[in-house]
Amino acid sequence: MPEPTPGARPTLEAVAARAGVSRATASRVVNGGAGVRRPLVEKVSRAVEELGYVPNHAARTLVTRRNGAIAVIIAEPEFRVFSDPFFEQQVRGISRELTAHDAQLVLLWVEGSGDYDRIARYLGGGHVDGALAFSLHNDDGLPAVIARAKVPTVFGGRPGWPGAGAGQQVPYVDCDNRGGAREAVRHLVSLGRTRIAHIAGPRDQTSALDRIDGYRDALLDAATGGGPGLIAQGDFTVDSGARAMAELLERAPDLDAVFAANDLMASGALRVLRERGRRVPQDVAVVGFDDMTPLAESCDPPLTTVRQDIEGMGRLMVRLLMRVLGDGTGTGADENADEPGAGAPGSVITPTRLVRRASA
Amino acid sequence: MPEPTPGARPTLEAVAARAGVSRATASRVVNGGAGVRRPLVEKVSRAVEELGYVPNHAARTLVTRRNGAIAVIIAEPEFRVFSDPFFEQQVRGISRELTAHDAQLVLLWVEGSGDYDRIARYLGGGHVDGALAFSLHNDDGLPAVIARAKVPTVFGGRPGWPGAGAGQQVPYVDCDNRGGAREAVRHLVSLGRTRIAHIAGPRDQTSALDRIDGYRDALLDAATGGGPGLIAQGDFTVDSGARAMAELLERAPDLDAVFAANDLMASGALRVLRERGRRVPQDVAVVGFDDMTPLAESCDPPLTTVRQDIEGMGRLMVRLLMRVLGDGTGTGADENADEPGAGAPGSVITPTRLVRRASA
DNA sequence: CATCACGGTGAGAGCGCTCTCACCCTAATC
DNA sequence: GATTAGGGTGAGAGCGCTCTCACCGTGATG
Repeated sequence: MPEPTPGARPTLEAVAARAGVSRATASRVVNGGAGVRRPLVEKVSRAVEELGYVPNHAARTLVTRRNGAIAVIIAEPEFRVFSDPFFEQQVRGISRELTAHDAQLVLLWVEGSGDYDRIARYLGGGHVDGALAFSLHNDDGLPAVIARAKVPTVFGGRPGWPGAGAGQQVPYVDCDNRGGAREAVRHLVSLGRTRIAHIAGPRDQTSALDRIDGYRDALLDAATGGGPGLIAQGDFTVDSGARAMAELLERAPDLDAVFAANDLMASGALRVLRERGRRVPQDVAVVGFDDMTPLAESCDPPLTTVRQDIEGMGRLMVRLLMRVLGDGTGTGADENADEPGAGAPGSVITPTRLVRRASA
Repeated sequence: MPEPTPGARPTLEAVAARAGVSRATASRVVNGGAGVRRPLVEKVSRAVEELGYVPNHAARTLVTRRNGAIAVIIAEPEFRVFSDPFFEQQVRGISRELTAHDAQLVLLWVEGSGDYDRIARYLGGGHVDGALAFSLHNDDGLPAVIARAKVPTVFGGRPGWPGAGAGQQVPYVDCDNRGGAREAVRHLVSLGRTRIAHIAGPRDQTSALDRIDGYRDALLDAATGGGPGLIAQGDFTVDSGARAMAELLERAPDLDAVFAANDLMASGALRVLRERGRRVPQDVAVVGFDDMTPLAESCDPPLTTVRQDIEGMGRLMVRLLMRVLGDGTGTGADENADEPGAGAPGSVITPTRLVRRASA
């Protein structure tokens, strides 16, 4: 058991002394050992081992200006967030990928606009190399705070606040909300449905808006009477889905299909349909979005839905950020990049996939 | 708009120069300004403002040996954890208290023993001042890894691994599991119940063991026939509670009360009792543990349970850690400390409270 | 008037590391 | 044998900050 020096942790100096080399050479070995002859590499390695040397992070950061930490900004507008399986999966993906890049995850939990100052100070303080944030609500002031801090940031979900796509290009990772919605509705069309309604998500979230667009795309393609479609407003919760479904049945008793902007609302819709004696999918076909697996599978009937790879999106957020930071960790293999040639790291749109179950 | 110097961030040197003072004085002002005369304080403050100066964290850490960050180690033996409302609440409490102490939360997500090395390296690398961990399973190797890193650590939940209480005193925060269980069972006794069964949690978790002890305590007190009690094994999941309940009904058809070691299992038990035609609480009274509010309230009938202040425990973990770290932030006010006199920061046991609803 | 005490200030050392640059040694070339 | 090339190594500067300590001026004291 090579007990380290009593008390203080050994410095690179100590390692160098023990190995009989200069601090510079010891440093080289510790950082990979490029350009150092074998015997010296081994001597230094042994000294490191024996002394139990661990590099001082602060000293290293001071000179390299890199601290190997990434902030994950979690705003909690509603009270869910953490227990939301969506976030859990995304954070898991982020955590895994960050680990692969040897970077740490600093969690910035924002509970309200009162925290903005603290966040801005922290981000501006150079504690982290970059940040990951989620574009939740467009009317939120947080994006502005983040932008002002001038820390390289990648967003989860397409940001929708004023001037986003226009002036400053904000890299983000999102799934193909519009395409996924289009596919969902096309599927309903292919089933011969002609009165297809939509339960939309909150209007201040781009994902909800994009899904509405996809719904409209498909309706136009199908030339199913056209018109603005039949849309009821929800807010991504089960109850709102139920309410919206009830409203739709009121407005259009003859509807034969519903595309809900997420699985939670779809499950609420299913409940109402069941209560009103409509058979799914015979009378009304239902498609959701997200494929929250345990939920979608346990619906009655199991929910046909649009799957997005949430954990993968988390990982992509990290990769994108690392690219922005000029990290050369070429993971090669997968090339999901949006812009193949461009040097400036653009955003990434991940594909979605329709998962057919019993509801449509 | 006082635009900061182009490119690089201003250093203390720059602030000092602009304010016409020495670096030392500028530093004093930045750190609270004790012992600096008013006019100078103002001059420096203005310079800070104008230059948009933000202290370089790495440089500061390098000399002070404090980095204002705490690791929160989350091991994920099962696949839940994050979406577990228990953890969410505890992490929320931790986050809030950490913010109050101006400390950052570094999330260390452990997915398996393969991560131990990484964790050890990180903890040993002095990136954080301290750590918070949760004692999940006693057979887990993680506690040993943490102990070896010699980073001040506070545990959530009484650690139960070999040599814990004995050799090294590990500070922890836990609720009064035994007392709470005792109170729950006493309540059942006071209701005139004589055949009281227990659905226990996993045997490798101290909380489960302590609750069993509390159950036995109360039975002994009541001298209700004595004996080892009627215990069925569960694992804190709803299904296990249901299975345990079925088993209990088999073994003791005449039981008239059940104390489940958590609310999840209690809800499973309620389901089985309902299925078997036993009325709650008339035929069988049921008490749970945790008071997971939405769940306990929405049970049928609403669950009588033992409440613990989970978020508060998270905050206490941070306070305890700060005390270990010698942080002088005397929040005064509340004095939940276990050991009033002792200088060595002991552990904290938070009180529990029986919440009466309809099930008992 | 000389001395002391003391709060306020600045000079300078160093925290532990990386990185540039000069140096040295060996081997190839003229 | 003298020269050049080039890889390996060490000396030393410096990242931005804190903190000790010496110093200076002021007001109280002998």
